[in-house]
Amino acid sequence: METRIEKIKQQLQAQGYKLTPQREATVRVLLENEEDHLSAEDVFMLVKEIAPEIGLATVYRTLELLTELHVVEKMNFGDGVARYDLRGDNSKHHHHHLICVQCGSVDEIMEDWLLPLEHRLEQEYHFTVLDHRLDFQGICHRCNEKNKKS
Amino acid sequence: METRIEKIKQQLQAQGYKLTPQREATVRVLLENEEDHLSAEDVFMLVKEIAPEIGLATVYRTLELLTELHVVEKMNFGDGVARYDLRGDNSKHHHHHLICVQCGSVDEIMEDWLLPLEHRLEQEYHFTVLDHRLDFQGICHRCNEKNKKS
DNA sequence: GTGGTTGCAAAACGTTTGCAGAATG
DNA sequence: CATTCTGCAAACGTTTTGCAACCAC
Repeated sequence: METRIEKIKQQLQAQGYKLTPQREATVRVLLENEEDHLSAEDVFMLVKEIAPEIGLATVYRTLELLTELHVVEKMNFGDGVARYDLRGDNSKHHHHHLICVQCGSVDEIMEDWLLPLEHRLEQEYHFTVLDHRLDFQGICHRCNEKNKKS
Repeated sequence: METRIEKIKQQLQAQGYKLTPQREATVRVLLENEEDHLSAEDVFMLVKEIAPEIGLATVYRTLELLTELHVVEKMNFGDGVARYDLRGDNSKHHHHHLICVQCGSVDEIMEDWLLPLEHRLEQEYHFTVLDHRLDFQGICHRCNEKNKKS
């Protein structure tokens, strides 16, 4: 945990940026909620518990900065808010989401199932794949269970 | 073309809605630009050429209505605007996009490559798939060609 | 002291809504 | 004639920006 913050600090400094207390607090919130997909407002409210004087604009600016550095990933599930996720250590982050249309939960699958498809894209469509994104909408296992009972 | 409008008219009327001139103009714009992924503002500007007195709110309301009827599909590429696509006649529309990070173009692949994956999801994760979405970010064949020359 | 950084407030953005009037069947 | 539908303007929620003050090296 501390080592990950240290690493992010180095990434910032390598580009001439500083790890200010506000930025550190923001990163800590992201680390502590790595499983979730927090909106900027979510992050803001959580950061406020650590650093009550922080402004919403700073959170936005920090999240934007971290996105540029590929420390977090900005994503969009179609409700009007951007959501932010800490990226793993592997340079390429594969984000496969299971979005439940019943309870709204978003689970992640970590496997990468798309490599053979990316090969076909390169060969048949001459498209150079840099990243991808795969979302499934449906009913999650929890709701499936719940529905069975009723 | 006319038959597709006729069909949409029937779908509207089946739910008690009317195909007003404004709605028809909006549908025509979508039909004429079936290849593109137009934003509401794009549609608005194009509709204005046919029906100059139309208001932006009407375009939004029409697009929302058509989305409810599954005549168009609303989607989101992460820039802050919703984009709208006419749906094909097949009930399930599979939207695989090749998004070029260099020129911003969005191409579509029509094939459905994900059926085996959906099977695994059902069996290993007990997730019932209703729909999915697959986007690739990368360099399109046109830009690849262009880059080769320079 | 120079340059990045902050909080605040105001502005901008895409989108939605309230309303009175017009059009439709 | 009841209902749906429209255009306009205002409101909305999220995000961005301008700015003066602030802090770190």
